[in-house]
This record gives sequence, C-alpha cells and structure tokens, in this order.
Amino acid sequence: MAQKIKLSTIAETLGISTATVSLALRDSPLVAGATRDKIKEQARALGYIYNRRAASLRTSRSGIIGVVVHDIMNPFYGEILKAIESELDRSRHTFILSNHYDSVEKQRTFIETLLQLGGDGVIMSPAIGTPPEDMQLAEDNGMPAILVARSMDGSDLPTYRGDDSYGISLATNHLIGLGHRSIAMIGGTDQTSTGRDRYQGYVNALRKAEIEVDPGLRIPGPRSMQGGFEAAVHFLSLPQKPTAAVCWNDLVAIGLMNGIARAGLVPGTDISVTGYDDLEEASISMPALTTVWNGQAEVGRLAARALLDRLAGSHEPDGIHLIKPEMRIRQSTSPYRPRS
Amino acid sequence: MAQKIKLSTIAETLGISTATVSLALRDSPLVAGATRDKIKEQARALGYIYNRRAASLRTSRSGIIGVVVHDIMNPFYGEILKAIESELDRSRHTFILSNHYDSVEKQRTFIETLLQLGGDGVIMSPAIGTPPEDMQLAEDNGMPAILVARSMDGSDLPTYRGDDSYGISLATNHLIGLGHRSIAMIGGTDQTSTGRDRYQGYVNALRKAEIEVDPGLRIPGPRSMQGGFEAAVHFLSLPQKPTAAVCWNDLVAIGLMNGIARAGLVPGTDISVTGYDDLEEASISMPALTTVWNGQAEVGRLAARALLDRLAGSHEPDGIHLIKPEMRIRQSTSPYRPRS
DNA sequence: ATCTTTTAATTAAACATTTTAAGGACGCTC
DNA sequence: GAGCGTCCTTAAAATGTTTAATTAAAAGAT
Repeated sequence: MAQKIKLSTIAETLGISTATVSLALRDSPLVAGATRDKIKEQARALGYIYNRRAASLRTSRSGIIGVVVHDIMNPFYGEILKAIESELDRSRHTFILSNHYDSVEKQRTFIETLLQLGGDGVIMSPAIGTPPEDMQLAEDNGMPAILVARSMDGSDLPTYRGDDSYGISLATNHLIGLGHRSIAMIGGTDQTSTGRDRYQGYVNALRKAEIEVDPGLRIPGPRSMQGGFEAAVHFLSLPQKPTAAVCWNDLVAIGLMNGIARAGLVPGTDISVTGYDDLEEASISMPALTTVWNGQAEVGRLAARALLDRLAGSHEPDGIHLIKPEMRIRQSTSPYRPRS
Repeated sequence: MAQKIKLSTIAETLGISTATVSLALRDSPLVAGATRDKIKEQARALGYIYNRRAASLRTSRSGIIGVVVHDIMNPFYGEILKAIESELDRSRHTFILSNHYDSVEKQRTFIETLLQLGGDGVIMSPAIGTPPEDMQLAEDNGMPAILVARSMDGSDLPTYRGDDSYGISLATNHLIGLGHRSIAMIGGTDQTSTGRDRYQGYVNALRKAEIEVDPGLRIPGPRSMQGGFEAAVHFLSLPQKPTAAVCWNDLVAIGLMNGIARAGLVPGTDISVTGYDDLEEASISMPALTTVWNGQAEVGRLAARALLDRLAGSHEPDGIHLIKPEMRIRQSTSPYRPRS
C-alpha cells in the first residue's frame, strides 16, 4: 500500500487549501463549480478514501445506526431487519447489527460499543429483563433510541410492533369458528410484553366464546422450529385431547406440524394448527400454514423512518404504535372432528 | 444530557494529566496501581464514554471488522455468521454485517464504507461477478481480507470453504448405492465456484458409476426454499421420470419435498431427496432430510481465527482451505423403486 | 554524599477532518 | 478612483485520543 491519501494530499497536488477540498467534496456552494470538478476528479484519480472517523470527530455525526434484536437468524427478525436495511440504505447510513440472545449483558455491551463509535441512533428489540437504566443508556448519552417488535414496561421510548393480543385472537376465533373447543396454545413466554399479550388474546377469545380456559392446554416455552417439533409429543399426549393448536409463531407451528406428521397423524386434517408472523416459509410448508400476518416489514420500515426523522430534527410522538395483524387462511386448519 | 465527559474532564477533576488518565484506562504498567484505581473509579462515577473515533484517529485501529455475505437471512450464512460472531466477540472486536445480494455495487459500497470507518479487516463471501480490482480493494488500502464459503478465480486471498465437489459426490453416491439411476440435480448456478464445483461433483459421481449424464436432468436456478418448492412441478414433469434428486442445499430440498407432497407423492418414499449443508431444519423436516454436513460453523470459526491471527501479525498461508463434508443419512432417501 | 537506576507523571506533537471568520480579487456604480 | 457587493478561497481553531520524549522524584549503590 502506497502513501495514505488525505485531503491535504489532494490540496497539495492541486496547489490549493484543504478547506477548499473539504468543501468541494461535500458539494458546498461556497466553492466554484470548475474547482469542485477538478478536485473531485483528482480525488478519484488518487484513490482518496474519506476518513469518517476524523470527520465525525469534528462533526459528532458518524452515520452509524445500531440495531440489536434477539436473534438475526430468526426469520421474524430477519424480515424486520431487511426492511430497516433498505430504509437506512436510502439515506446513506451504515448499520451495525447485533444479537443479544436475551442477554442483558450482551445488549449493554453493544449499546456501549455503539456509543463509543459515536452511533447516531439505535433501534432495539429489548432483551428480556432489561433494567430501566439500560433502556435509558442510549438516550442519556444523546443517542436516540427506538423500540421494535417488543415494548418495555416503564419505558416511554417510541415503539413499533404488531398488536399481539388482537392478532392471536384472530387466530383463536378462526379455530373456534371451525368448531374447535379444545384449543391448545403452544410456545411463548410470559417474560416479554409480546408473550403476555398473546396469551391474553387467546384467553380473551376463548372467554368471549364462553369456552372454559384450561391452563393445562398451555405449553409455554417453544419459540423455534426445533421447539415446536419437540413439543408435539407433549401436545399429543395431553389428556384433554385438543383438536387444534394456536402456535407462538410460524416456526413453532411448522415444527409442531412436522412432529405431528412424524407421529403418524395428518396436520391440518387431524389437528388444526395456526402460526403467527406469516413468514415466507408459511405459504410453502406442508400443509400450507394458516397464520396471522404481523407486518414485520411494515414495523421495520416505520421504526427506521421514525429514527431517521428524529435524527433530521423532527420530534415524532413517543408511545406505542401498533400494526393491525391480519388473518391468512390456508390449509393447516380445517373444521372440527374428534380425535380418535 | 449533561456536558460530554472526556479524558480531560477526568484529568481535571483529579488534578492530573490526560496522558496519565489515558494510560491508566488502558491498564498501562507506566502508571501506579493506586492512581489507576482512582482514575477508573472516577471514570465510572462520571459516566465516561471512551471515544473510539478519536482513539482510532490516532492509532489507526478501529476494532471494527466487516462481514459481507450474500444474504444474512439465509440460514447457511447465518450459521457461518454465528461462528464468526462468537470468535470475534472473544477478542473485543465489533463486527459490521452486510448483505450484498450478489450486487457488485452494494458489495463495493460496503467495502468503501468499511475503509472509511477504518475497518481492521473484512471477511467476505464475494458477490457473483466481483471484478478482480474489487477483490483487491480492501487489501490495497491496507485492510486484510479473508474469503469464506465461496472462492474467487484469480484471487489468492486466504479462503475457507467446504469441499463442494467431494460433498456433492457423497450425496450422489449415496443415491446410486440405493439403486437410483435417474438422478436429477436441482438448483444452483454456474456463476459461483460453489455452483460449478457441485455440478462437477455430481457429474463425476455419475460417470464413475457409468451412468450417462443427461443435461436434461439438471434444473439450475433455485437456491431458496421457495425456489425448490416451485421447481417441484418442473421436476415431476421431466420426461426422464427421475426417482431421486440431489438438491443444491437443504432449503431447496425442503421446498422440493413440500412441492412433491403438494402434488400427492410421498417424498422420501416415492422420490428420494438429498439436501446440502445440514441446517438445523434438516433434522426436523418431514421426512427428516438426508443431507451433507458442510461445516459452516467450522468454516466461520476458521475464517475469523485466520483474520484475527493476521491482525495480530502472524502471516498465515494464503490459498484455499477446504473442509471435508460428511454424509448425514436420514429418512428422505430410500431404495430405488420405479415411478408409476 | 554522590551517582545511577527505577518509577511515576507530564508535555507536546501528532492523527484527518470541518467550519467560522476573515481576506483578496474582481467588477460595478457613481 | 473610492466605495461596495459578490464570489471564491484560506487561515486557524477545534474535535478527543495516544505516545515518544522528557522531567521529577524516589530508591539503591558505592
């Protein structure tokens, strides 16, 4: 590698001051068009690389935005991230991604790193058990934060997520409408707002239909395909012999269906199953999954938009912004018939 | 937010020089233990945040490592990324992630951004059609680069990936051993080294078994679950009536199996299907997928390790490092029986 | 006591950019 | 030709660290 090319290199070779070069490269109207073109040409010719750290040291703007979620490999977050990415790309921001795997430590480390790098803002789906002071860490140090997918009690940061209670009630009502009375709920946790809301939505729907809520029909825990698969055994041996299952998400539903099939029953016919999120996989699973569209792309887009607006100076309203889920009916649910 | 706390703030409140503070926080032996403790305590008390951009301006070390792959939502890359992440975490590096979606533009933009941020190194799975000069962009500017999952003709950058030709021949041989003679190959592209190697492995295995290679049995293209699903129609209508399919990867295989099931046939029994990669999903698909373990985690770990070693000064050997794939036999393959 | 060594802390010069205030040149008007 | 405005460019300060070179003080050796 040859000598490092910097502003002053360009300035010298052109017999001009670094100030002019800087202004020209930023397209300032303070510098004449001809000069600007000459400078840009020279920069290209020399292979100049803009030093953002030096610049941001001066401007205290880094163009970096952090995003931290539970697990980027989970397609649910994947779809959110994709939307965030395309929104940020448009405004020339770089984004730094991290999983926290629900470790409060890991999440804090990430936020601290981001602060050290001079991040302009952060979008987070807070880890289970995040203490209030961690929620404020970013804002306290002048880095705007937006919540996504999960909300956090005691925090009034702007939040974008689906209306979980409403969404799960859609799925539950759909099954009730098909004649099912013994409906299990598979997966999820009470430790997140999402988890509590979804369970509540399920309970509400049953109550409204005057079906007794049986806590034994709840199998909490699973949140992955593997989890759903493993839960099938437990599910099939429930004494209440449920004929339908409302699943935490599509992954759990697909896993559960595979588990049911492995046990020799036919998912969608013998047992009705609903998912949640409407991932790409849902429409091509076997059978195609009846699920609830949860607007991940919308959620991601809005969150990114909100952050960018905030960075641009507008102070958008705090509070929780809920996306209304919608039912997607496919082949994994069918009218009630008793389990043999 | 109060006044920004910097080294000098700590120094002043303690009546000491900033140099001492800097040294103390970096645990330099040049400063006395007692002083160091006092300084660290004060830093904590004031809520000091280390300014990495200022530091890296001076040291030209940022602690940032970039990783760019085709699509982080693809579980194949996901598993590689997870391994890289855990390796980098250990050495207090921050990593910046990006998809290139096989866009050379997007890939170049990313590398340029990384250079601007003063990235210490980059791990890349190069986009299809990456020109040689782009491959060198990083190295030319003093940023070490390592290739992962894909190699690139004409580049002698250190590369870590699975032995694709060997791996796919394992799968093909397995099917031949079960008595299949008409074996299709579904998915992939000739535009990557991986694609060419895998097709070659398939061809070699057939030749060795003295089975004629029929180009009509190749359905190139699909690389996703959706793609595999859609390819099922084409596959089932092939005039050669293949009884088995070697798939580009697990996603294609699972999609294909779902498509086959949708058409009323039983995957694993009527049609044998092999995957590639041995993703988590493979063991819980329906039927459980016979596939080839491709060592993603190993590949990611080794690549990260190699980069870190290089940053630490050791110059590890260039060239391609191949991981030997292994067969994972499950239920999606069974002895040959003619298609009705 | 003096000289040398060790230890501890400081000074001051980088690092590469941005930006404000100011200056110079030029053309125009009266 | 003095005064004025416009357009372009520059000088210089500022951003928050690190670190080589230096000094100051204390400890050890003779």
